[in-house]
Amino acid sequence: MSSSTKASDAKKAVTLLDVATRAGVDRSVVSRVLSDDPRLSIRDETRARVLAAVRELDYRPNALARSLRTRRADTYGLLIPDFGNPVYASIIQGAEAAAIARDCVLMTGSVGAGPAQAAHHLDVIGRGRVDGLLLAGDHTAGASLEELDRRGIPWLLVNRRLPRARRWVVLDDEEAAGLAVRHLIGLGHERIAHVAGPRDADTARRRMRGWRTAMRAAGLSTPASAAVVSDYTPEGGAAATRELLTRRDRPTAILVANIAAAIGTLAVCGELGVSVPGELSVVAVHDLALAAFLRPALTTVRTPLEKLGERAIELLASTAPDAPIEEVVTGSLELVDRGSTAPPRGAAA
Amino acid sequence: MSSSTKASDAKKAVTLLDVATRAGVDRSVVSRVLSDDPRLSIRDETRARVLAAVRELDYRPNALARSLRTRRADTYGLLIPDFGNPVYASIIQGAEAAAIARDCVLMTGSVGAGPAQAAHHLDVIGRGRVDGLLLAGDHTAGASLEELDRRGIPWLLVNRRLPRARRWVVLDDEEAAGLAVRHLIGLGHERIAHVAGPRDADTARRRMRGWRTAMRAAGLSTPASAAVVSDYTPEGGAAATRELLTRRDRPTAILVANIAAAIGTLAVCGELGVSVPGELSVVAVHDLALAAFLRPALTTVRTPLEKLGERAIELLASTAPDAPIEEVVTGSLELVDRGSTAPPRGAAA
DNA sequence: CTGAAAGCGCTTACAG
DNA sequence: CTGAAAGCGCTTACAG
Repeated sequence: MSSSTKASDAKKAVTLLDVATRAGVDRSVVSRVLSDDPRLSIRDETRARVLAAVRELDYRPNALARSLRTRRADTYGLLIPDFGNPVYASIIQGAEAAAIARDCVLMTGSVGAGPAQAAHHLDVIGRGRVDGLLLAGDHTAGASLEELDRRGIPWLLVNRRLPRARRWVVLDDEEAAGLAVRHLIGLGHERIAHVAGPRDADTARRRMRGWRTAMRAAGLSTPASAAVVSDYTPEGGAAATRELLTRRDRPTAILVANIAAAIGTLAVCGELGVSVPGELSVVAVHDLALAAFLRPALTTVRTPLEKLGERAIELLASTAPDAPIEEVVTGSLELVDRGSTAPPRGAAA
Repeated sequence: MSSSTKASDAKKAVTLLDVATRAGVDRSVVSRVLSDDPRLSIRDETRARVLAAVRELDYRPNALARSLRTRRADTYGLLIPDFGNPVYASIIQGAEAAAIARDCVLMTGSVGAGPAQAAHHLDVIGRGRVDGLLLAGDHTAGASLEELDRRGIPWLLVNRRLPRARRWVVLDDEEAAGLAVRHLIGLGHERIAHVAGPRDADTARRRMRGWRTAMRAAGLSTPASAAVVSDYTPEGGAAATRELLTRRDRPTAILVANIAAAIGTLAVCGELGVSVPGELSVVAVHDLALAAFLRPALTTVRTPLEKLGERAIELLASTAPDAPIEEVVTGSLELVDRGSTAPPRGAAA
């Protein structure tokens, strides 16, 4: 296995010249055969010889040399807040698949460990290693965008928008929230509270709007006190839920803006002895396999996160660097009813 | 922002020649100044001129050109089963930090989407893009190792061993399991079952051994029926737990080999009305923030997963490609008692 | 139908 | 103290 015949035999990679020599042609011929150059006319016999040599030597073109010459790295970058966040895991998977489909490579970095780590990623990216960069989530300091523009590196915001940056792709967060609210209204709820996302998060604003719009469409009120800000963590969801449940006019249902926060909501309900869904219905945005194993199993709105990642790569790869991109990935929203929602107590059957 | 002055001005990157011209020296001088070449003697004044030009032009050396010349990609690869698995999320974070500390880049790919995706990653890696490859988890078909050896690419197994591959770094899985078992024994349990990992998983075997060894050390028996195989998912943990709980000689405690599986264990207990920890104590290997928000909050053994990722990069970077590496990352194991474990019912206080 | 040459942007041994 | 040259492994316009 790892025991080579000699410690000294650092394997030299097979090069174009090796293949050419073996096939008895020039390097340029091998290159053009492999890239299917349409302007190359070559005898079938010669081509066969070339391909045989390629196969026999198991030749792979050196990606670095090729990139240096073609000025394309065939690599895309993806910056995320944190690998531990399952929402971004799905986005990565979609982006990875799309990159592979284009014969490219995806380089994913996280900035969770702080600004030094973010700076490192930005620095690396300035060295010609990527053809474009996806910026997913709420970590993108404005400065980076200017720097990327200065260096001529195309970028695209994913799952967030910025007023001054007209290149983004997002989910239909408003509709996702609306779908959840209409489900609750359909069950007979009227006092539907909202555990919202962070104040500066674009997704949070859009889900909040979806909640408000759906409520108003049904003639229900959305007092400021019915929405409590939280971050997208169990801790945050727990604190926000605790606040909602200690109010006088307790809601009969809660829309939680994010599934991680909803885990905190369920925990607090258990702790306070509030039965779900008996006394309180709970529904969250984003679906995870985990949701089926919470107690009670959590009703969610499934969102096309993988599709978001895929689409982001496609847009980045196929659009001029200075063209505006403002796309909402639609469809595929689905309410997954797992039993944490039910008609409010005392509702007419 | 993304609106350039002209659509046509594809930004040309600043090159070594640009800097040299501006500073009035040769390219090679700039290169040696930037790399702190000790064999370069240069007038302070000239050096200052060079550095000024670098700064004014905001020059970054092209990583591809440098790598082509130096034959080092300054990049490490990491292959994981699945981005959705939080255990691997921690490993990635550790590896990313260690790579950055060495001024390198980490390229992480998953093979979850099937053999075609694995093949793509292997193919890419054969093209000179990485200086070494970490293979984390149970997806590494034997064939890849031979192929990597043939191409002279150093590799290292992470969180798994293979009999014929003497290059691996793992956690102290045996001790982690033992720690959990001794905690349960200390509480007074004697019938301690084990929801084990998959039969072919190396981590599963070692945790199983840790369970068995700790039991025997306390004079307790470990009949085959006390261990049920499961995969590392809530579904698997649920099925295995269901099986254990329907037996005649029901255990009073369960050690679950993996925290994801333990989520399934808790769900089944809730469903069957088995009170935790009243009737059954549950403890799992690996810790996640989530554990504090399960009902009941889950007692776990915290493992140094980030350290595992860090150490893997260090070993890969600093060890000869054909030297054996057999390292167990020790220390940092800690029992996190959150209340899903308690003395067995009827135990002497 | 195929070959020779230039050049992508670096680094490094060698000259002067 | 600094410059000129070679070369890493490719691709591509040009020659013949």
